[in-house]
Amino acid sequence: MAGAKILVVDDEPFIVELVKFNLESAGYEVITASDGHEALKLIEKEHPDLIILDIMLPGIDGMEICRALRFKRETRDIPVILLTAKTGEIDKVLGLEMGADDYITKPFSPRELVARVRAVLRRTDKKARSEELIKAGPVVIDVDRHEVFVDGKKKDFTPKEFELLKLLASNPGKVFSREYLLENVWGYDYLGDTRTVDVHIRHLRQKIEKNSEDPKYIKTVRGVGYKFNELE
Amino acid sequence: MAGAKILVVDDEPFIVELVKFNLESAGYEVITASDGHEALKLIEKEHPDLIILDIMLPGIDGMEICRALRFKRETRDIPVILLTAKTGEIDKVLGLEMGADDYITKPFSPRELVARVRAVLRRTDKKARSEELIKAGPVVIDVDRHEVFVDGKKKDFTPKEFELLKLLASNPGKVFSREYLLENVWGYDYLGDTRTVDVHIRHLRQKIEKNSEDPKYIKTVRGVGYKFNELE
DNA sequence: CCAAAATTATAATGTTTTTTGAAAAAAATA
DNA sequence: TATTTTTTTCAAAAAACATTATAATTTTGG
Repeated sequence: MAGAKILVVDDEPFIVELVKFNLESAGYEVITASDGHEALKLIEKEHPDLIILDIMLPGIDGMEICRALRFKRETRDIPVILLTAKTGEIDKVLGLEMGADDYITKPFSPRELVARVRAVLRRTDKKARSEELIKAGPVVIDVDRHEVFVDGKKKDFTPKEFELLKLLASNPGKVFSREYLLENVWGYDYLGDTRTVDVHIRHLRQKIEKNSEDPKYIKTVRGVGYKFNELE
Repeated sequence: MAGAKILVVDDEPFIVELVKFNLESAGYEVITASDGHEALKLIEKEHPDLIILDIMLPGIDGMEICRALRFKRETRDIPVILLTAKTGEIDKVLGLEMGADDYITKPFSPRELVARVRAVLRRTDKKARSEELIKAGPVVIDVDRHEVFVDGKKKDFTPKEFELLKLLASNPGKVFSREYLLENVWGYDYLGDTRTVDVHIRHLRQKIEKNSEDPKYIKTVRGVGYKFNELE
């Protein structure tokens, strides 16, 4: 995430300055706060993409802020990197319910800081991790995750159902013969009854169609086969 | 980093000699300076791999040098170990000079010195570093420390379990086939039964899931493989 | 409207895949 | 080397899924 907005919270002005300088050199936009209250106000107003938080702060301390962020919908997904002074504090940080995405122990080198910021942003940037999605009508298929959503709701499909639906939904409107479907979903060496396809089509209809008596999407083309219809 | 070039800066000739002797015995190349100006000149000319810096120096003092180094691109990544006389100075170093990578209080033993030099060089050696935390569901994996926390409590995992969990938790939601897992955890040359994966999955479930009969996180995707599920 | 053809429904049966328990083998450690 | 830990193998049991036979329904052309 190039040019991300980063909030740095520390009560030592020198640390804030140093972190700010290094992050800005690396191409990030930096805003700063020196205590917990100021930080919370800024988070609400500025919606930073990442927060670097000293664990020891006057007033509300870093871990409390971290925990507080997790309870609000708008702030829950903002990644946090904690600054810890002593090695002993790490276990505490890791051991408690860890809202933070990473930690850095002081003293640390600017290079390490920038590297970790980059890593956390890369990891949490959802847009960058594009996945292959097949969309047709009310159906969205996430191939990587092997998940199917119908009208935005996740539904379970058996392996054969999944493959069959994938094939149909990949080419909306195109008619597939039972033979073609058997060859491509079941395999060329399949020796079973062609009626098998019908049964699976029925299962798909039960999971996809609002009224499986009168299918809107998975249409029968009499004498030919089946197709996934896209509505006009 | 064998044979690294180390710059030692101190105004006391005895200390410089002591440090120089021990580091050279340990196989490092050592150059020296006795004040801030000389140090800065040498850094520019010699590009040392590490700087050992007395915090109290005539003229420009150690902390100022340290800070100055952080503001120049060419010197930003050179690790610095600070020498402090009084224990009271440590907090100052930790709090302010995050540019430093470590510190040693005088008086120090030669062994400690060499150990810390080695540690800092190892830590800052580019290839070896920059790991991150892997988080998924109730699991936090600290790769550097080879530790796993489940619901904030540290749990032990065997090597295979650790690698398998790491891979699954690194890509929450994504389904991995048994073959893929075998290739990436066991290695491409592994010739064992694919059921081996199942057994290890079982062990992971026993350590992660509250009820391993009904796993919430490590899900089976029938006919495909396994995935680490992120809950909504 | 009727009969033939095609499709769909249901349920029982058969198959594959996964889980599980236990023990053998291998590897690591003392 | 002895002991412990870890990994792997194997096979039975369970669970999930696929297939088939049969019956019911729908469609279509005459």
